[in-house]
Amino acid sequence: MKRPTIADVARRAGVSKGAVSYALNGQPGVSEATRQRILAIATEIGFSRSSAARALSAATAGAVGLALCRPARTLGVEPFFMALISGVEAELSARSYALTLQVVADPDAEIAVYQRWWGERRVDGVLVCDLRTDDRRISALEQLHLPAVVIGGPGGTGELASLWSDDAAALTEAVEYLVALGHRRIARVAGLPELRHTEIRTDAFAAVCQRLGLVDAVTVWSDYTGEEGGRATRRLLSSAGRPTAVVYDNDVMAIAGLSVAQEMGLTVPGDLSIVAWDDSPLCRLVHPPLTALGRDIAAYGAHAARHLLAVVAGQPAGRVQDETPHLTPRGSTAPPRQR
Amino acid sequence: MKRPTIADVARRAGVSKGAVSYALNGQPGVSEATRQRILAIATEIGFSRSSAARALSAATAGAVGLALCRPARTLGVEPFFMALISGVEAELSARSYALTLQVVADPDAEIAVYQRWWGERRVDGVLVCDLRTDDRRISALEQLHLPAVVIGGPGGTGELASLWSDDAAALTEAVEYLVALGHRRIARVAGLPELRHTEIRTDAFAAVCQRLGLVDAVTVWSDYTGEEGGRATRRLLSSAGRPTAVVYDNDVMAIAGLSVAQEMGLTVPGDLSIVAWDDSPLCRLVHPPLTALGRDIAAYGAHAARHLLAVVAGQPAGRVQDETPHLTPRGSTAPPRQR
DNA sequence: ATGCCGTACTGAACCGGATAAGCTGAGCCA
DNA sequence: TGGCTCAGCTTATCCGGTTCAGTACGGCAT
Repeated sequence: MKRPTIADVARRAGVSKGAVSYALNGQPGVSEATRQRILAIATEIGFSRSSAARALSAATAGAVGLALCRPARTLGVEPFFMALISGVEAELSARSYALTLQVVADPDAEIAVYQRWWGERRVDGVLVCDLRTDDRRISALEQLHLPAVVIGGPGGTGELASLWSDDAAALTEAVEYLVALGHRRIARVAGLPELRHTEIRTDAFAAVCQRLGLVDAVTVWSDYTGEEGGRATRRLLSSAGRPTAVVYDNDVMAIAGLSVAQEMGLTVPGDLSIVAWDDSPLCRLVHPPLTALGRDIAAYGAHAARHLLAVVAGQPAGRVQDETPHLTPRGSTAPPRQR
Repeated sequence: MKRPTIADVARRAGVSKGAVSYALNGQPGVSEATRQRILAIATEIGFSRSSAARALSAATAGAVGLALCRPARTLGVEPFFMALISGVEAELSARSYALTLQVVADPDAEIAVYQRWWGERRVDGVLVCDLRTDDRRISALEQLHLPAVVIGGPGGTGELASLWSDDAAALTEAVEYLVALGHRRIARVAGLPELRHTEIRTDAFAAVCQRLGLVDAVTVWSDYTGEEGGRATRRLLSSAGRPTAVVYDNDVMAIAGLSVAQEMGLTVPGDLSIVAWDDSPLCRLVHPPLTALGRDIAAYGAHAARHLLAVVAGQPAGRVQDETPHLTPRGSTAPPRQR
């Protein structure tokens, strides 16, 4: 079963390959009548253009790359990436771009993947996730001149285009909400410290706690896994002067924290209020459902894809701000019980 | 910043393009000394072959496709797909194949994607997930002669290659385990009924319940979402003669079920035992941790990818069996409390 | 010296499109 | 009627590899 080529269409239509190409691309050079005839024949014999041939002569791959650099165990559990991917995908497939995915072990492997993709002309641009502090990938991408959109920031994105959301404002909102409920001893279970957004949230947390005079505020470090999130919670709740509220850097750790609290005989939200970051369906799965800082992650991905396609098309590499995560109060937060 | 081509390498090495091609591909036609010289120069100037040019002349895309056809909200939450993808990916990147991903709305859209991929020669083969009963995709792929490996079965995969695991045996093991604990009223919250593996599990459940004389066994239908899983559980636990144990078709529904049970004042495992399918980190996140039917999903994906590459290479389309999911008992199962 | 063979390479065709440059005939105006 | 323009095509070249059909040359047997 031979796949039809542009020459087959041309032969059936009684025109040259060039005419067919003009017709297919909506370019001037053929009459409207001929164009319609060619398009009809193309549809009839089930013709579609070889992506390879197109890529070769048009010097465009028709694909964008996404390299994910988290250990497999974190990757799978967090709904974040899958939601992001489906958003990216929706935008790309609407413009018939393909998404090429690669899971890598560390930033150096990721840089190697970028170099290979660039060398092979396999992608027209890439989306960069999980921005780090002093991220080597940024300068590597700048050197390659590979169009890229960094999902993260603000700051630390070099000359590259980026899409960021105001995590600092969101975290501030969450803390102010807890304080308004009457909490004074608030802890935060943070994600990996080398990630830029963790740093931003940490700074924001320190700032708002100082502003509101929360001297007992404490941040403990974790790695986004449920296991570590649970351990961190156990540590916090066992300490003297334990917090009455905890803010988690993702949903998975928040759920683990909830279950540790319940295991220790504490009631949520009576003894402990919990706020999760990344409002996924997981937060509504547990009892009580978790108050969360959320946003439309699929829309975030779609936005990033649109921005990347614009950069690929040669538009200036802007720093675009996306929606700020907002707080959705649910059953896991309440005024602290008097002790 | 111009990317070097094979002609640049040839010029520097003082040989023809053809010689460079032979050298790079490890084919006879150049002396060992020349080959080494060419390879050194290629490395030195950072040359890598354009995937497009290669695809065009070698008629191979160097990529495989994966179309995911679940509503975005299910996709994100279940760790299954991300784990599968990272397994697939590990295998593919080791052989420098790329993975092209597409999220689609329904089976017809998926067929359209396959047709487009085939027409554009964008992929060398595809992995097919979520096999359905009377799956239109199977015959569509057979007609296209697009190499494919169906992840699912046994049965219903037509002439296509497939990779399956013995869900029937796994489910039987779970039911026998619950019966050994003393349970007689066992319910099952099933996933989407149109999926082939749901059907297989349903048949196996009916068979084992009949064999063991469990007349009160009941299956209720759900859709893999936590919301529906919770609703189904609420229905089950409100009924007269409520079950003492429930087996869920995925981890997300099991967690939702756990939280419904706790909300209704039942203790797990005292009043209700819970078994989840798909043993993901989520199962260890909650309290009590869930007894689950699990397997190494990343390995499953890697296996599927290997099989697909073999089929792409022209090997016969075999039906390969993967590891059978096994039961990991945890805190959510115990003998039923006497009433 | 001649013929033959195999090795190591070269040159050119080809994959399937995009596109610049060239050609043709109809329509218009002077 | 001749010259000009321009729409509507065709032709040829290019993209960067792979591959097949030569070709040059050294070594060996006759």
